Amino acid sequence: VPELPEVETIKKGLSNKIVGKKIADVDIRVPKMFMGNPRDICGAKIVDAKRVAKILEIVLDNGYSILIHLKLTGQLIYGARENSFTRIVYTFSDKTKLIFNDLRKFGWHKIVKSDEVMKLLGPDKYGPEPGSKDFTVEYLKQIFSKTIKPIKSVLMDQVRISGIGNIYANDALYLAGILPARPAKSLSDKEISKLKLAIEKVIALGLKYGGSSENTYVNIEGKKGRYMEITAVYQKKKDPKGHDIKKIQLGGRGTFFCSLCQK
DNA sequence: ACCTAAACCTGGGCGC
DNA sequence: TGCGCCCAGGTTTAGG
Repeated sequence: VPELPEVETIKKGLSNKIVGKKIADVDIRVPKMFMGNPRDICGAKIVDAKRVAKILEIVLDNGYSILIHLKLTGQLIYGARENSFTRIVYTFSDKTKLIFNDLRKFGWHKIVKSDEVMKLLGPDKYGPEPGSKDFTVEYLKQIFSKTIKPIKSVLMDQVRISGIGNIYANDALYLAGILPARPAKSLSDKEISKLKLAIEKVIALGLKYGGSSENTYVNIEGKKGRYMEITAVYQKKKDPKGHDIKKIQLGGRGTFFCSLCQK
């Protein structure tokens, strides 16, 4: 599933492949997945590719931006052949194409005015992301102390912290030795420091390995990431030490942990 | 105001 | 072999 490392990998791919190109046509196969008037972007040139949390922003030279959320099964592939899951196709003036595939049709594209993006995706909607200057131990202490929700749910709450989904939340908690169901309030200062480092480590590893493709994620060239080759617990039966991994439901999501390594 | 559950979708895997 | 049920999880919305 696309989380910070996966979406960031695609953002880099967009920067390399489509910045500088002019949009000639947009073919929308599933209308509900595309919000806005395609005429507002046809003829415009792409000047930048950005990312806020798990959302991509393609900045155009006419004052508009295209926001894209991949949700669970979205794929953005440049120069690929279409398949039965192709939902939206961008054709550029040089006849090359950017294909959006999405098996489950949860993803969306939305045309917005570029100067309204900060309002839509501002800090009040998306908290600091791992690696940013505001992602500090002090900040984590502050948000954790206010809730008894399971720590895993807090890590995945985009309002408090942005970019973390199920894969990296499970792995970070394993590395930090903290049980996913622990009330956020119950974490000691030492555990919070350890968890911060663990989060930054798994996100960095995700980026290094080009994301996780346990499901449908692929990069801009249609190639899979390799993070799941090194994932600690997510969708595993055994942890790196050979211990059995338990699976429970937390906040309606599959949650993986080792009861020996995590307290 | 708070939290939980359901909804959005579809293919793959599993059980019978 | 085949049918049908259940599961996967980011985010929003509805309900309690």
